[in-house]
Amino acid sequence: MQERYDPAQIEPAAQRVWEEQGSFAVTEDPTRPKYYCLCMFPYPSGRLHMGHVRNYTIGDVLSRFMRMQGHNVLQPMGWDAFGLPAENAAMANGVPPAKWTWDNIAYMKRQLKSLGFGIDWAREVATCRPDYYRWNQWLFLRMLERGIAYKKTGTVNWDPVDQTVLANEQVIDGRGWRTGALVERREIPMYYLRITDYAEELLAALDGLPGWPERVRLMQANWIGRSEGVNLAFPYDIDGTSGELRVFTTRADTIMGVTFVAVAAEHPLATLAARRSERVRAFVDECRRGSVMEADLATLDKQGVPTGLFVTHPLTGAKVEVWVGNYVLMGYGEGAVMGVPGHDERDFAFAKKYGLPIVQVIDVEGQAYSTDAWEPWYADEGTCVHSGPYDGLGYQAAVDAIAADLEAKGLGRKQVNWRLRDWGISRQRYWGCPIPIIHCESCGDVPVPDDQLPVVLPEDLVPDGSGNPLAKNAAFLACDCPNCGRPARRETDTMDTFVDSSWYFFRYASAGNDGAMVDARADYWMPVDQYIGGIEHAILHLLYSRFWTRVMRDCGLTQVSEPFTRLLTQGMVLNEIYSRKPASGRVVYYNPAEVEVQLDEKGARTGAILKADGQPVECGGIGTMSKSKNNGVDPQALVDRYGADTARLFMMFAAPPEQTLEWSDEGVEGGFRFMKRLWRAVHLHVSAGPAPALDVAALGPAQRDLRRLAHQTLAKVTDDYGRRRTFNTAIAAVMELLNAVGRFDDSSPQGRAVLQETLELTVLMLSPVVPHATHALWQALGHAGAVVDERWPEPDAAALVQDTVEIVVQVNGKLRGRVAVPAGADEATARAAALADPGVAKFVGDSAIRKFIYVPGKLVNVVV
RNA sequence: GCCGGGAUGGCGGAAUUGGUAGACGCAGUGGACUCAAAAUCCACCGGUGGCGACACCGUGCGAGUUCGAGUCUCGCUCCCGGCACCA
Repeated sequence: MQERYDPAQIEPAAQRVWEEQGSFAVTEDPTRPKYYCLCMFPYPSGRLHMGHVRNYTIGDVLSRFMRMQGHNVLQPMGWDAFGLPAENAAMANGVPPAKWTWDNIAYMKRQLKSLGFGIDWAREVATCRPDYYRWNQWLFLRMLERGIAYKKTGTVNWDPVDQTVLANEQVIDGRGWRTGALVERREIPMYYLRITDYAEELLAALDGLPGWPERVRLMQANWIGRSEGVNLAFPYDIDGTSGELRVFTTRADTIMGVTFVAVAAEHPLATLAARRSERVRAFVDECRRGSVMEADLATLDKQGVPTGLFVTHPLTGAKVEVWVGNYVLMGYGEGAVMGVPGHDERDFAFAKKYGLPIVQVIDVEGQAYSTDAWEPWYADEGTCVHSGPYDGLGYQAAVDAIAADLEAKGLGRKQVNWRLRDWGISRQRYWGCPIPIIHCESCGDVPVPDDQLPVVLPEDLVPDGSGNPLAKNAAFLACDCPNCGRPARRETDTMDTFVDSSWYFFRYASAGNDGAMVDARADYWMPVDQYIGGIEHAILHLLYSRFWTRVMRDCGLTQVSEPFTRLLTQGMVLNEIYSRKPASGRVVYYNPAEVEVQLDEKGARTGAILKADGQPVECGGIGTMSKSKNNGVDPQALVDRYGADTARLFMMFAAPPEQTLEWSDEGVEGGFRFMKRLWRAVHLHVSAGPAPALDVAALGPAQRDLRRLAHQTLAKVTDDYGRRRTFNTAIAAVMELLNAVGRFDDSSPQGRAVLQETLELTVLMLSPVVPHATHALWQALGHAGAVVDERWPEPDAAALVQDTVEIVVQVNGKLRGRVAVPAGADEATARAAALADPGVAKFVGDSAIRKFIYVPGKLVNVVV
């Protein structure tokens, strides 16, 4: 065995062995329990970032642990290869998105291999390949047939200068990112998927996902947003045209307090009013400014204009004026709301601003109501007042009575409403999966027949920022109508990239099948047993995947409804942000590697200077690693310097997987030190020759202590990996064990036997985290086989037995002493031992003992 | 604005079911080894008071429940993630 720990030599050697023996190539084996461990596939942005390293290390640790526990483990990898950054890179460098993407994939694949992840590369998927995205197109056509896919108008960000649709990300402070032009909202036709048809099931099934974090289930439930209320109509007759303005409300009990109604700028009544009033028209135009982002809309200053149009209150028959409000969203409910300023905070502010009447119609326990200022309780449920026939009714009784009266008049009914909206999948972009539709002048929108799939995306175009290059590409556009055979035009919109990522986990399990989207292999592997990925995907990606899987189920492609049995949402990787703001011009960000931190004599931070010029820089706190803040750390530099094992170890040790992780160069250094200590400990042991066989009955106290600690550690590490998924505490426990090994100075035959067992357990326990070093160490400890093929050991119950335990003694809840008692001592024994302790006696004194609490094996509390 | 989460020494974190606050690691300080440095090893390492034994205080802020609260309840503050076209 080599004396020096040399990752540059042992890591490629271990990887070669795995490669040669095909360690991670798996087949469907019905005789073993399967374990499908899936990590969210990366967007091929160029290089791996620390978030990837963290994600895939967590997955690899679990995969290797489950494999050692006897499971048939599938750990695949692929590329979420369509998307906006490839188009941006194309605009910047003039390289076609396809070439840029494939170059990135090649580089990042090498990086993944150098990190030693146990991936079955034979199942690799790239969503930009026609043999993948043809099945997007195929299932889309099935959805069209079933009415799940349909066409309607939707709202997009429009850059009036570039004449192009912008992604939300490309809108900065309401302006186009390239042109700086004020963005407008524009209505265009788009394809939608009826995810709302599945809302009820998607919500109810959350209860059947105990392996998901509670917070993710809550976020999904709130996103789907089931609410029970009343859908009601305000009839109108305007210029001889009669109609009904429909609104949905969860607070029908406040209907007698309605003093106005507000509609969205895109609402038909707003359009009608705009034709009659210059002021309304100007306001409606004004509302078109800005982006479609919900966060922008929700923080807008609430504004409105009266339309001069009136509708009739469905119960009182009173005239109610229609307003146009910039805070009413057309895509939401009916695009109109009833205004009850007495009991809705937003309506209250709106009424105050525009001098609309405010009426109290709900009373909460006789509290004094005043229209001068809003009080939070105004929005509470209570008893109806000033509400005519409904006076005195509570919330539910009032809603029931009002719904019944509305129904009798044919002007309303109870309704369940969903916050969830249908999924718009059309994108006016080049680098995506073409939507398989042909537009024919005589036949309309015609689906591409199955035998003409895939509609292949040309890979040699270079976008220039002025719209979708497909729309200017004659070769792509030209086609014949499948229906009538006459020349027609191909659809140029591509699909949302969330479509690509909604089912890739099925494809890993049906890799290479050119005849079908999925096959029987997917029945073996699905559902995914453990899914791992960033918390930022907690809603959209996971919800779309749950929806898409159900559509596949309803098309007879799978029996599975829920794609992911267990979910681990990993936290983000953060780093310090350093910057300078010159007197004039923009903030300049400096990478932490260029900055030297200054400390006081206690090690506390006092400031930071730029290494290059020695002048101070500002510490701008901490944030996710990003290009814009120039605070990224390149994992490749780390692997080159310390090796993959140290990178993996630090990632797992620095924080529990669900928490954000703060980057620390010094912490990495510490991880490397631990690797060297581990290596040295094994080297020291094996250089004294083979150890004799262990004779458990012949061990002395110190030998028994080390053996007990080793098996205690094994029990803890097994629980931490398997149940708690807290890899940081597992590693800390092994560090403690190795510290004990360092203190264990015993070269007797049985001392060496205990040490051999302890080091073997240490190597096995660490092998999921640092597989390369442990591969070499396992062989150094005298084993011919590879550690990757070893079984996970079980703690020896006999080694764990302890004769006496130390318990803590509190007096009035404060720690006053510790006493040793026999394991399993009863309360009387513990009490006698506790009161006999001089430190305890001092605080008990002559006082009467009012209460005595005994937690066996842990503590006693004497209350005096 | 709405939904979800978080806050513990100089720093990352530990405390698993309400039961020893600060495991493990980093940084720092002192020492050993060395011509010297690196590497390695040993010791100390929340605050205040005390020669010391020890005592008191201490888990973002303010209340509460309990024999006992970092952990539970209520009310705040700040930070992070998501908000439907970034992935």
